[in-house]
Amino acid sequence: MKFAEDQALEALGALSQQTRLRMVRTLVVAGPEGLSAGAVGAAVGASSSSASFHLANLDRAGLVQSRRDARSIIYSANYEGLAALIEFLMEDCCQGRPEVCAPASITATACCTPGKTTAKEATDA
Amino acid sequence: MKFAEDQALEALGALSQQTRLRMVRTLVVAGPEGLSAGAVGAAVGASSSSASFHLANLDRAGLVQSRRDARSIIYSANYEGLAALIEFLMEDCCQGRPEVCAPASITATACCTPGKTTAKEATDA
DNA sequence: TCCATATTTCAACGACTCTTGAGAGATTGA
DNA sequence: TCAATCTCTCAAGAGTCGTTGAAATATGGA
Repeated sequence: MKFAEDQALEALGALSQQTRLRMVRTLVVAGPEGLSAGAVGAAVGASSSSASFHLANLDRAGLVQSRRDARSIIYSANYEGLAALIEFLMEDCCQGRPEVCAPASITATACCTPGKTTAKEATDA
Repeated sequence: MKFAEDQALEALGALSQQTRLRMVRTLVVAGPEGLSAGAVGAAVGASSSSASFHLANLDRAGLVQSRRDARSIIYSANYEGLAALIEFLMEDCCQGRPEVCAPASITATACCTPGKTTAKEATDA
């Protein structure tokens, strides 16, 4: 999955709002099982109407996805979309200049390579 | 350099606008020498007033920086800020889940691993 | 079927954003 | 100093965004 400029703009716009950024964080922590719309709203302190509005925005932007489970709509992070956004920023803004990607590379490696240095240790070093 | 939530929100908001995203891309490609405000505006098709507005926004967000050179104001990409934004997204959205960081890690490594020649370095050499 | 629960949709409102064009401020060279 | 160049600032206007509360829709259980 790869973001075109339009999709990246929509994703960036979606994340540039406090409530939505916190929703994404909440859903990433919640994992693939996800959380109901109500639970997400409660976690970030949004009314049901507001939660619905913001979750729809994140859905449109490809950063979360939803499925129905009985009376609830379960939202979960769209890891592909999140990864696509980060990749877009790296390719778009890095443009062969290690100044941008190198620190990101350290963070990514530290975060995702089991047994290797953690992000904290890497920055401390 | 590390972004707090507020700074990340401002940076994301700054990048979520077509003209500004293109300005950043233009300035990253231009390199540390930068480009005059007029040149950036011309590159993205913005009037002088519009260019000034958007460049000020990017400056506030910590994604570009400026210096005066004779009659011109030279803008250049703030690599620290760009890196900080990508790192924020990785730490914030990755949260120990390799689904997000792993693809980013690959991109970052491909782009920036020392010893590998990037497109830019090849043309510069 | 009827009711309770969970979520979405809608309209209205204020706040913010982007664009435009006019004008002001800074710098340079004649 | 004067004029030219480059950029920024300001005000007005159209458009978009986020919040609120009420109403509509969908599901499950009594």
